[in-house]
Amino acid sequence: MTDIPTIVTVLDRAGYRLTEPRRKVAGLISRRDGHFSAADLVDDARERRLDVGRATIFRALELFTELNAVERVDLPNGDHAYVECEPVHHHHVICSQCARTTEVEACGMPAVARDVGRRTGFKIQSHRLELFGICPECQAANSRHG
Amino acid sequence: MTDIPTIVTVLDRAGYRLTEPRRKVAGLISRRDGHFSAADLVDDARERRLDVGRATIFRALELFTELNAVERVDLPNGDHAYVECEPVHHHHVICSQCARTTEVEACGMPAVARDVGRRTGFKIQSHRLELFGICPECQAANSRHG
DNA sequence: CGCTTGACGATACTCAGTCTCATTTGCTAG
DNA sequence: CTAGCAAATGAGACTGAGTATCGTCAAGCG
Repeated sequence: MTDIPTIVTVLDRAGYRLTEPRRKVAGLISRRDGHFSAADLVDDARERRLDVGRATIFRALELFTELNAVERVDLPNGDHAYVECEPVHHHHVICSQCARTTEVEACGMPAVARDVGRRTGFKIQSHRLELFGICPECQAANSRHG
Repeated sequence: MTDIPTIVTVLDRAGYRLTEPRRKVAGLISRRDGHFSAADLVDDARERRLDVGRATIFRALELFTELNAVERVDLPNGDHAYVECEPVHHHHVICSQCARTTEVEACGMPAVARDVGRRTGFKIQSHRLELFGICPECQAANSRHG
């Protein structure tokens, strides 16, 4: 839901070339709402006859991920997916019905991490937190004709 | 680190056949210390000439996961791995140096989930939390000759 | 405008995980 | 103890994600 300029700007600022294929991939991502896989983008590209190579899409995703314009998440079923996001530490709430995602800072986490560190003796370096549930829109839709 | 009987008992109680291949896979898992992948078990089996088919190992892992004798985790690099564990809700702390894992109940999580639910309007159903860090043993080893 | 180098696309490849199907084996009933 | 059946196995084909290679192309600089 961020617009293309965001990703493009990040690319530019990091000193990478603003190539046509990269703009196209950025465009495809910005049209997306929830999480998506590399395969989704490949399909999108083919559908819209964008003529972007498969490898290029993977490379773009890898680059965007590195630049924090996009983030990899792991779905409950184990599949990999990506979500567009702001380049600050945060977590995602993922709707298991429509795949829409929201970012939250989850400010309670540092306390949890600290607590776990104290109890286990581990020096906690990082964590991965993903929350799954039903978004407000789907809840409303469900109660209307559920 | 749990012993073979644990997994075998769980199998039995759930009404599944106690076959030789399943015992072997359970044995391989119990010999493992940290997280492991299906490929690791395949290698172990070949090394020890256990004669267990690849498909069987995948099937056994799937079954054990379903019975909560084992859990799937996602490593920071996106790889899939499994850890043996107790069948109650909990989370894993994973040593990024030696792969050893510890279980914690992470009792602060419900509060975080509730808070996130309130702020985003999502009805939170489940979450995935994995913590990565350095375990006490590795910390000690590092400071000795680091 | 022309050069240099990073990026591209086609394609071959690898590897995890799944599926199929003929064979085997755990279990149970007799 | 044995027979028989369904569940499970193993070999190997298959799929699909992701990676590597390499000749060609074009972004961006001077």
